[in-house]
Amino acid sequence: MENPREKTPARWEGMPSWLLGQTAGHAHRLVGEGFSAVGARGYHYRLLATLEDSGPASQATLGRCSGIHLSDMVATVNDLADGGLVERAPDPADRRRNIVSLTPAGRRQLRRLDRRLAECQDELLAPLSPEERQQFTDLLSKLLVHHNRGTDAPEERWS
Amino acid sequence: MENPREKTPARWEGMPSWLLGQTAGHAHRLVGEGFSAVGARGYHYRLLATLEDSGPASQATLGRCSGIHLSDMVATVNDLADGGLVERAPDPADRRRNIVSLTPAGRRQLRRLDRRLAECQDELLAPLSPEERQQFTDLLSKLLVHHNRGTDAPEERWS
DNA sequence: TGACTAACGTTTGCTCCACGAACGTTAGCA
DNA sequence: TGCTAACGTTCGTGGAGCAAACGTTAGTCA
Repeated sequence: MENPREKTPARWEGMPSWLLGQTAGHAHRLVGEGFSAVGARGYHYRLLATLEDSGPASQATLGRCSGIHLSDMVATVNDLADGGLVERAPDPADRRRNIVSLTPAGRRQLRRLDRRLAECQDELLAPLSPEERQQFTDLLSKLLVHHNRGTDAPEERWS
Repeated sequence: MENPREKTPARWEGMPSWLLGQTAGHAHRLVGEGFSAVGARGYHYRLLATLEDSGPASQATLGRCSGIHLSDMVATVNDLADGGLVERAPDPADRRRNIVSLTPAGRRQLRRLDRRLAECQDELLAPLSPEERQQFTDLLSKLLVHHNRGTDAPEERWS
């Protein structure tokens, strides 16, 4: 993700935002490699996991639960349906909707991906002690909660 | 960067790789907004900063110093040259090279971007105490050093 | 009943960042 | 004199995230 550097350490390399981006890049690469070794990608995992957690649902609902944009949801469901990991059936009660559900093969794939993902977390945090790992996730959570104020699900006033 | 979530907290939301990616997304957004408010982007800042730190240089050298791919360097120099922030002059000693150098306007723009960037760091780390900020960057650095082994600049055996 | 509104699924396209392949030009070396 | 390698440039790829538009379908209200 990065080219060979000549000697001078660039001035931005100490910035938290840069460290964060670089480290996230490594994490993304690790997870991506782990997933693609089983023929999947991030969206696939998120959709499969959401399906197992929430049960069959329409694409729009799945998008809201998984944070996958509707535009991307279409392709994701297509991919998984092509592989027989997921089924797309018209909702008899509402012909606008497609009900997407997990197949046994999809559930097995999800098991594999869960395992891979756990391995990747370990590889990602390899240089940290258990205490440091806890600190790290705590700090990240704190930041994330802060920056998700008002952006995540601002509407609790529905009617 | 994220859609409204329905109630169920997804199973991947506690994973360090996810927290990292989300937080990095926020950081990226913050910095991107800060930069674009002054009509710049990440590559622009990196090139300007590299020019101030290393002095005028060929595009290839700048690419190596800043981690910007040569392909993207072309467009970046074009952008900045169009705005008069940078000058591209043929190297009289080597007609393959373009010597890129910073103009006074470019230096002023760099000042602005430096200021913006510092503000963004502060906004990013807002919920953390000074000690926590130090912990955070230390942990990130540790992870980054670890994952950059062998990828960053493996060649010290140049002749 | 009819009309309006809103949700759904889909397609298309855009942004940013990061790479790879190819090609013409130019230096440097044997 | 050639060969090799570096340089700059163009074109194209990819993932992740998002926005706009459009046809279809449901629900609601006059």
